Amino acid sequence: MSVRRTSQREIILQELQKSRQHLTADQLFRVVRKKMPRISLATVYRNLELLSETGLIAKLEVSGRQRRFDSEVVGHDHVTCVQCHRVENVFLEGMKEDCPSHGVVDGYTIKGRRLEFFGLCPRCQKKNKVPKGDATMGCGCGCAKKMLTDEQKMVLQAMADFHGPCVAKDIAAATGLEAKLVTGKIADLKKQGFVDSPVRCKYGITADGRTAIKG
Amino acid sequence: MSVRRTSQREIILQELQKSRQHLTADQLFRVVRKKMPRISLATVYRNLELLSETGLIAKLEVSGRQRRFDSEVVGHDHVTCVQCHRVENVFLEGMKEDCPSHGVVDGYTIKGRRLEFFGLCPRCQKKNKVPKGDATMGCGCGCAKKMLTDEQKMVLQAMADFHGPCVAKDIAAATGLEAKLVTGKIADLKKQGFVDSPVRCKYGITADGRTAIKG
DNA sequence: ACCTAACTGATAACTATTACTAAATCAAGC
DNA sequence: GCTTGATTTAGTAATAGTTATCAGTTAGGT
Ligand SMILES: [Mn+2]
Ligand SMILES: [Mn+2]
Ligand SMILES: [Zn+2]
Ligand SMILES: [Zn+2]
Repeated sequence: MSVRRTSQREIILQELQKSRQHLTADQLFRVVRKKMPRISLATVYRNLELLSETGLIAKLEVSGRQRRFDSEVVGHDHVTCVQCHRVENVFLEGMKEDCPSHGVVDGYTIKGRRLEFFGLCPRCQKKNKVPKGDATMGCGCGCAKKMLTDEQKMVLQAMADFHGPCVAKDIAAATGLEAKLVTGKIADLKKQGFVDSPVRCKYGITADGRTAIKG
Repeated sequence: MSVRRTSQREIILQELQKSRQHLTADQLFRVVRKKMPRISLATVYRNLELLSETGLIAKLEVSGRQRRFDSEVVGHDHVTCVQCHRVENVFLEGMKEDCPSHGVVDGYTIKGRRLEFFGLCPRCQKKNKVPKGDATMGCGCGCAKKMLTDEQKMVLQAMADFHGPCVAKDIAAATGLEAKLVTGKIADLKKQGFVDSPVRCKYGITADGRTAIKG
């Protein structure tokens, strides 16, 4: 029998193709769950693996800790924005000879290559030029900015009151919230650009964050 | 005060430079521990991070799940052997223009690039040509082949008796060994090429494996 | 309709890395 | 040389992402 056709597999492939992006398993899970609320994250992983084995999609090893998946399987390269971490396609012409994906390099029989560029995407370049003001509008990089919950506001406020970088437990102490919960909130706020981490383990409120709690 | 000079840091840097390889934190930990048995893995991680921040070494993001570190910091690229996973340097001439590490690509301001080739190293090419026979000699890729322990032999034998791919608990049942221990043994044997995994979760003995238990 | 290998959701386990803590250590200033 | 305090350490817990396991479900060939 080998490979079966299941509704889970179909939706996973369909949604990855529809997105036209380079999604992580987790991101795709969140998308697929809207259509199929009882699907498991393990199923998403299992099928992404299987689909890439059969060549319908491509596993993408880009920098960062999360693997991404690509519905575009013909050979191309990628560029990662160092600020918003968006991954986009790069099609380089006339590079095949100079930067070969097959052939021999230093005695190795080359079967493939991976080329990844790092830089600032046009959106982030533009955003960095905006001196101040409508920071709450977001970075324009597709990361939809949601309303802040009361707890998120509490965390941000505590961070604003705290002068200098602080660790999660400082915020837990200041807000009275559970430390574990605070860690999660900080991660969310960091994704939204309201918090950054100047040093590992230490967090601080950003200009965007200050604007957000003022409004 | 900022950065201090500690014996741990010195040895870590020294051993990475001496190795002239692209070691993982764990590999380096094992090397360093020979000179400083009480050092902690966390210390190795911390110092590799710090040394790469100060520019004395380079963090290397190659494929595979483990990060590697490079004592060679001047710009160069890498080639990974798909069989033995060895990482070696590649210095490509005349590529800087065609395959730029700075400049503009599709509107992005490029700050860097990563180029990684995949292929078979000369050692593995040679090994693959050997038709049969001295498979127990190893792949010659530096992964020293050790003697098999009695438990490892038990696992291999059980796998040989078991026709077709089996899961870890099949082996546990057949050998009477603890399932957890069996999982570990299988992982080891797989690294040594005596076991492979045709399907996820399922394992089978390889030709090399059969030779190993005959001897 | 029946059968069974393939698949699923749920959850545990695993691996690589990072965070935390109390104790130890380095080096600047006396 | 001694004091002092910021850094660093060993040990360990916690985390994130992924993979393994398992009991029950389903696709699809007969
Ligand atoms: Mn792509
Ligand atoms: Mn190198
Ligand atoms: Zn961006
Ligand atoms: Zn090799």
